[in-house]
Amino acid sequence: MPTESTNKEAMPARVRDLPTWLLGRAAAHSHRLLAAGFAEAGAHGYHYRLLAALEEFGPASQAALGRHAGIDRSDVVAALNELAGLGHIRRTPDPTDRRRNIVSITPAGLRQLSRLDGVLARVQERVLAPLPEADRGPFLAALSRLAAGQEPPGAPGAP
Amino acid sequence: MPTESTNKEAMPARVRDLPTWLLGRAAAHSHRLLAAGFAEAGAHGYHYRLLAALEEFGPASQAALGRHAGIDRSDVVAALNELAGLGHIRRTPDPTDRRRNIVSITPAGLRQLSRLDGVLARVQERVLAPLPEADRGPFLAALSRLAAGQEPPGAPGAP
DNA sequence: AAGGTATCGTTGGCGCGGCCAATGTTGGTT
DNA sequence: AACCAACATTGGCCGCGCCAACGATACCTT
Repeated sequence: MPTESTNKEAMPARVRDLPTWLLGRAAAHSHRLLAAGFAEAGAHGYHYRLLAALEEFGPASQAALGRHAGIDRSDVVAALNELAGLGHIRRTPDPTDRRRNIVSITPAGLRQLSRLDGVLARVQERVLAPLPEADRGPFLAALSRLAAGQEPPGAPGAP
Repeated sequence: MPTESTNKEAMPARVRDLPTWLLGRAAAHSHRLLAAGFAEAGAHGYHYRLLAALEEFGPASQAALGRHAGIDRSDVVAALNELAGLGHIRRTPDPTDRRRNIVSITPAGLRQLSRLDGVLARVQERVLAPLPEADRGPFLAALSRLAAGQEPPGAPGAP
């Protein structure tokens, strides 16, 4: 595994300790591990999200699926094509609405999903490894707040 | 500003709370703010990193610059072209090594850099806004460890 | 002195993840 | 009947991170 970007030769101080920089680096690192794990299982990030959404919410139209997985309609098409090619999902025309495809997960898809679940779990552990158990809860809680981009006190937003 | 990806319609539980997912989301959010801020100033991420490295380490060859900024040689070329077009940097042939260009930051580049510093500072504040002051230190410390991908106890690495 | 090796700048390409716009079809409202 | 909204699909764009190859130049051996 070559990838190790940031050839340590001292980043500018202005950048090195920026929260946004650290966030980016940490995310990049976790993404690398994730991608590597998925690649071994012959999957991509979108695949897992789609399979997970299918398993959890049951068969759905592509649009609904995209909404659940946070993936753009157009990207859903491509990913589903790949998943269909692998036999992990099936597209069925919706009899009640001819605009829609009903997408459902196949047994093979379910097997792949649980394989990926395993990969995922292992990666989570590796990513959090640098953190002592005790620190993880608070860290993840903080991370959630950042991820939501919400403000705790009086938040000025869209009234 | 349209971009708001994840149209909240419930992510799969399998994904929603994954550390890697939260990391990705938080980083994406911060990246969006960053990109927006930079865009207003007519800059890209690479531009800031390069200007910062130049200001901090002084004139350098493109290769060295790339190493300091964590940017691939080839991407340095493109970014420097843009910066040169804006008059923010200057390329001078190195008299002692004709393979090299000596890249230096111009007064205009310095002005741009401090403008971007302002943008950066504001973005940091917005990103951390959801976190009460007291939580930020520990959070950032944890984030640093994750970013480094280091393990705290006995770390197996390159002896 | 000559040869091989390493570095430098540059070009061109790839991948992932996230977006947007346009098209043709179909459904629901009015 | 006319309109507008939602659907699947195509095709394109961007940022960021990589990698391979090239010709030119420098450095280090033998």
